[in-house]
Amino acid sequence: MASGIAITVEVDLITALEDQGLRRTSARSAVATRIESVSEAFTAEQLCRDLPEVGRATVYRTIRHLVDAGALCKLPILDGAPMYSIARVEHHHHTICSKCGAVGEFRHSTVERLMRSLEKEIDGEIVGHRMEIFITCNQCLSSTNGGE
Amino acid sequence: MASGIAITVEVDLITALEDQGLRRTSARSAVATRIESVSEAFTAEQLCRDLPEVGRATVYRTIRHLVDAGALCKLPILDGAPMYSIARVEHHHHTICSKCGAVGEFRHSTVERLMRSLEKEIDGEIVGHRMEIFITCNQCLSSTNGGE
DNA sequence: AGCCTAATTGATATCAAGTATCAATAATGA
DNA sequence: TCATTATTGATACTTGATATCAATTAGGCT
Repeated sequence: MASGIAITVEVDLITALEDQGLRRTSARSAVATRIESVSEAFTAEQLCRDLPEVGRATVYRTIRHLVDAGALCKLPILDGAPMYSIARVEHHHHTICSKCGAVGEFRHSTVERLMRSLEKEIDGEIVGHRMEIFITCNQCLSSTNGGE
Repeated sequence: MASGIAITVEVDLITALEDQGLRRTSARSAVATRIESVSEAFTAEQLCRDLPEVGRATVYRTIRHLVDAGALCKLPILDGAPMYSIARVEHHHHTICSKCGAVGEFRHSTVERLMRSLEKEIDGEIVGHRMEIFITCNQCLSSTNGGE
């Protein structure tokens, strides 16, 4: 387990910030550590609540830096504040549980192939794409069976 | 042209509202007519600006009703207010020009097939999906050539 | 036509998310 | 250590959107 070559993509947020030429400060470390410790996707406001010792402005700024650095992905939610999740996989898409809001990541080569085939019928040049799949996650499925 | 069977999907927003059991009022008619006359996607604030004679609350409420009725689709924008566009095609996806913001619609069977194949590797039950393709539209492409 | 009732409106207040300001503070390099 | 520059965070503000509620309007009924 701890031996051999680990190609784990260690998501090191504070390093991602330093790579952007930003200083390592206690506020940024606190934000980075907190994000790394929550496994779920989160909103900016949640993070502010979790880190009352860090100013709101700094939390928002740090999130923005991390998104700019590509270390976090911002995903717009239909109703409400955008959520953020650590970008573990280079290019990926999201699953969002419409009951509990849990966010997952997946990757599928068909999506990329699809883009190429769409290039013909789209009136312009494709520069990117985004895809979200709305699900009822297994947890919510199992807690809703029986009744209703 | 005006003869024969026309299966044109006439997007009639005021009718969509009435189908929801809502009354036909002058405010709602104004909103519906305006939306039908703008061919582009729009934001709620734009609509408010275009219809100063209709109260903000009513504009927002009417938009919400139309989304509930399935006559409008709301698409979340990464930075800024969500945009709305008339749902002309039953199920479709959007192209968004990242320069000018123009929104288009498209449909592709591969997307639907893809959903079915993803069902296996996703941890839950798929209840919906959303896909946006970011493009540089032909207009923006042609106005940017030559320089920079 | 006129009346009744429930739906609708819209001015206003309020809320929530996010950004701008800027003096005080902290990090880095010489 | 000092000087310089980045960073912080309290505060005010902006923007998008919703809640309130008295005044108005639509639609059914007679």
